[in-house]
Amino acid sequence: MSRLDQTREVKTSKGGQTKALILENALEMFRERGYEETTMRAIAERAGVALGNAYYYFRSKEHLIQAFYSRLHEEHLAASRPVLDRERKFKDRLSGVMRALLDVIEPYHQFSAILFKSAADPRSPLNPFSPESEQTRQESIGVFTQLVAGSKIKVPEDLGGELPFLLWLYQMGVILFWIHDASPGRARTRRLVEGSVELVAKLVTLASLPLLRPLRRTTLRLVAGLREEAPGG
Amino acid sequence: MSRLDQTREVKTSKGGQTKALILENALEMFRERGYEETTMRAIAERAGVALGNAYYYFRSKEHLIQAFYSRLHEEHLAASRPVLDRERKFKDRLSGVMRALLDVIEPYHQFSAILFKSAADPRSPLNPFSPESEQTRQESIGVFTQLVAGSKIKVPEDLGGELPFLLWLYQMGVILFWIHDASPGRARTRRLVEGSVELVAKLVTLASLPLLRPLRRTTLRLVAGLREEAPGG
DNA sequence: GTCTATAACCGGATAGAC
DNA sequence: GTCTATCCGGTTATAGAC
Repeated sequence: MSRLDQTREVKTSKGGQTKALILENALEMFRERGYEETTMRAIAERAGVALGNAYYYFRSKEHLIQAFYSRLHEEHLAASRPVLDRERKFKDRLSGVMRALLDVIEPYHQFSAILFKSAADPRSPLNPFSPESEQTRQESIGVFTQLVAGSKIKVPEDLGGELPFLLWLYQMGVILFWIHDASPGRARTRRLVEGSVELVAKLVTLASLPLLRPLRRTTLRLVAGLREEAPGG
Repeated sequence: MSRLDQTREVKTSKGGQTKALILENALEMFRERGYEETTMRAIAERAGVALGNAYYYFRSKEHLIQAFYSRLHEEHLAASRPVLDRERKFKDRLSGVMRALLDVIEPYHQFSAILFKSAADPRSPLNPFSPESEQTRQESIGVFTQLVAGSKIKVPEDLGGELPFLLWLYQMGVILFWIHDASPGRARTRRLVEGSVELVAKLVTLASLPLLRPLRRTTLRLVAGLREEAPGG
């Protein structure tokens, strides 16, 4: 059995140490020089292992990203914790979680371009709709489940079920914008978040209006279909 | 001056013929075997030219895609023409244009995954927000400008200016779904289009309600910012 | 100045010895 | 579990033909 199969390897075993060593060096180099500029040979060399050995632990260069991806999620969750514990207003919770996201991903801006490039490929294990991403995706959506559950906002029952998924989609959209945002400190994305959080909160409120009930139901039926129908959804 | 600089090369000149020859063979092979599986060497061989020659006409393998991309747009425009000439109802026009899109891109489904993978990279010339894509993007949005202009729908003036762009964004979302859609004949995407066209039409109508005016203005201000702020937008 | 052909280079990935 | 040797394909350099 190769180390590839062991998802949560203990870092004290020989293999676990080597794997961690390779990953750390890879992530550092990605951040320093970017993804394309960092060769597998250079990673192996810096980690003091042979090229083939790096491939023993990581099936491909892309798989190094997957490790990075799940680490990002953990950091985001941690950074969101204080907000989710403290705030009760839906808008403040959403705003806090989105800000936490931007803070966490900022150091990886240039690198992340590649990350999400791979993510756009349906055949890539990194694609957020792929079966391989199932776990991470559920965990990501979980943040928004907590966000909604712990807020004071009143949401129609049918919408409540889909809302975390919808907010996750919203987050994906923000990330897409962020990737293309070259402004210093990602100022534009931050402005987008300020404005759009406001809007999302308003929309959720409006969605309760009896007048808009038919529209809401149509929309939700569509979203439910979309969700089920997405491969791996 | 190399052939690379001549965007609209006459196909009767020697070079133009060679360029077209390479492109045709490349696209055929992409369709038959997919992108990754088609090597530049194989393309050159099939076209009866040397490898280096293919690179003389196309700066990189990705640039072959760009040529494909703009051809797709032309086909889409042509396929939309009858609908835009015949229909007057906004919903029917949108529905027709979207169906035309799905028809046109269907033969390239597996190949297009790669296309949009590249497109997701901010540094790629293929990315729809890049300066290099300016022309194609404007032409794509132009379809929706025509769509709106030729319809009977009444739209508030402020919304009217942004609507073509918003519809283009909607189209991009549909394409994203389509890429991940493995159902036969892209049945799921077709269902998504049926449902979402309805929804979009309803939203545009609702947007005129005086009650929703503040929401509309906030949204439009946000969208206008987003548009200006997108690199290359 | 326009075009073609051949021979590398480089880096991701794999095979197989130890 | 780690290494060395090698493959493979995108890309580039270069030499020269028309």
